[in-house]
Amino acid sequence: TSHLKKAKLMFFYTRYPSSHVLKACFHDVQLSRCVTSQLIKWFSNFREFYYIQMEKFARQALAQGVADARSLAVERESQLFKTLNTHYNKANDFQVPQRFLEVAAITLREFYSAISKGEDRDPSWKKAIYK
DNA sequence: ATGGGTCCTG
DNA sequence: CAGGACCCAT
Repeated sequence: TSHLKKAKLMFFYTRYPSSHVLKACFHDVQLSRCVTSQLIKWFSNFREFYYIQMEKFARQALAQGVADARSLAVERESQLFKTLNTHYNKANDFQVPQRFLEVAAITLREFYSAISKGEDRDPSWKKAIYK
């Protein structure tokens, strides 16, 4: 549906929209509890994909011997961005805000440093990065 | 008791 | 993405 597409584009701005924010953004729809929880679920799924990619590319950068996290950036031409873009903006008919690239770079660096420090041995090491 | 989250599956 | 099990906070 178009709501899914709208939600995905919204993800470029907020990773953890509260139910209130969702209510506001979808005020046109009669959000039943079921639909609301569905939207919540969508964002949970969006985050999963997002963080999985982040971890994947962070490990990849580490394996490729990237000196330090500061050199990690997320450009529109980068593979990471392309992967995320095709997932949330398949039609590619939306101008992804620059802010998203900055946020993505930040989380990518957080994964990178956490992994390089061996913090990924802690079962709940991702919790510090999430949110 | 409910609702938001994660993790794992299909 | 949807379902379900399970955790945590309200």
